Amino acid sequence: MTITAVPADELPLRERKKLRTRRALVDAALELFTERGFEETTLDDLCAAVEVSKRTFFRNFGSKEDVALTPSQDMWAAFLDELERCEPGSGRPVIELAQDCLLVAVGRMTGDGWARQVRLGERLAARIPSVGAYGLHFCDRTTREALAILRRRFDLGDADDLRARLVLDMLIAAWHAALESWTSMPGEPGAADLAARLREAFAAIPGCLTLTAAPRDAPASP
Amino acid sequence: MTITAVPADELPLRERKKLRTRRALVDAALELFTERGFEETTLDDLCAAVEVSKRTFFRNFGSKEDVALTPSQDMWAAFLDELERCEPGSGRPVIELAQDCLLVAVGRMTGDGWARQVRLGERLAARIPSVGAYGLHFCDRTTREALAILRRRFDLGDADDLRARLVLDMLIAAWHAALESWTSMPGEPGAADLAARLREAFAAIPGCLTLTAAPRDAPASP
DNA sequence: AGGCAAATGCCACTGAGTGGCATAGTGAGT
DNA sequence: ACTCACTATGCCACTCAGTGGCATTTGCCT
Repeated sequence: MTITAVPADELPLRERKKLRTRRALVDAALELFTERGFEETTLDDLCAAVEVSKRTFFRNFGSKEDVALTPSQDMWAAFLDELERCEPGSGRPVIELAQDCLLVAVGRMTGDGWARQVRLGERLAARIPSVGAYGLHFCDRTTREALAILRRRFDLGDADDLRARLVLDMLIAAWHAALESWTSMPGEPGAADLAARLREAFAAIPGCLTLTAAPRDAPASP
Repeated sequence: MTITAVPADELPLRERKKLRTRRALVDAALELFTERGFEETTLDDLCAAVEVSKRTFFRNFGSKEDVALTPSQDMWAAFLDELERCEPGSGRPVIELAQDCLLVAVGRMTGDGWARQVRLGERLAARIPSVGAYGLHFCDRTTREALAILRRRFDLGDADDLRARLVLDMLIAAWHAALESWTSMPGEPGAADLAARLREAFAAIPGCLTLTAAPRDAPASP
């Protein structure tokens, strides 16, 4: 399912073959979209480059946008997986629990080109509206799944208590902030750099509620 | 520009005509999408119903998804407008400032069918992935514009300080939470009900950072 | 009245995404 | 080794969103 998972040479031949074409499609797609442009690259171009029929492409990916964000989506799958297995310290805030799971998920992304491909994908998301929209929608779905997992495993109060949902949305907000500064870093930052940015963003959450707006040309708030 | 603004009979005839077709397209679109289904309604159907060419549709709206969320987008335009004119009390948290602007913007939506059309649009966003994705992307763009306005008008600290961005994302999170419970309310709730839900969501923000996850079948956190 | 600019309609076209059906390669049972 | 079932794939035709170009109308201004 996830292309960054270990190839697991134990897998049946058929599965390995399918994974190979999946991987080839992602690689070629990110390369072509980045070099030649997203709109300028047709699916026929992509399929020709990988020597695969368009029908096969759509059996592996839901849309043209989907393939560009596959590496990011793999990380979110790991995040949900982590949520399923994590153990809450007693009295531990949910936000910390979720932050830990996200950091572990990022740490699990040890694939070779993962960081580079995520950066390429997110840059596309920033420039191409349809890709950005797809990414946001995927994040939203994942958030809902995460909430469902947490509610199933733990007692988070009434279902109409908005706090649990808000917590996860804050996590996502921090994620996006961290991701954006990470993708614009010079050089070739890796997963560890992303984790560092994430920690910074998490640290900024509590203080943001008290941020004040000083009129321009006046001393900033303490 | 916005279809919910007062008709302003003083407008040049040409503008009034354009507004009429815009309004007719939105009305017909929401009706058709809701009754017959989004995918099942082609743009040709819609244009035939309004007796307008497809070319004209695309001069008024950017996409099929766009027309469904026009009423919501009008509110966000009012929000940005409000951000431009608001005055910050000294030492007032940015989050409160933004919350007030959002409530004022909702209060400004006095058009007849506004609440109903927003509900129809958001229900489509919840059911149809492409509509949901478009809505999220629009929200994201609006958030960035709001941040730019605030940074231009007020001193919010360094540009790489993430707090200002996180504040706005929290506002959006509260908005979505409120909107969702509002759209699923029984009866025909109006803008005032939405404002009430918004206030509830705003109130839930501070407490969510301390929400704890109790193991199932154990007493909930205090 | 007459001319300008904007809005519209019509037409042809590209490209994403889907359904149906025939085929080939794979895994399992004998 | 042989066969049977399964699944992925390729190919073909199709729908529909969205775009560009050009001729035509329509409100607007002098």
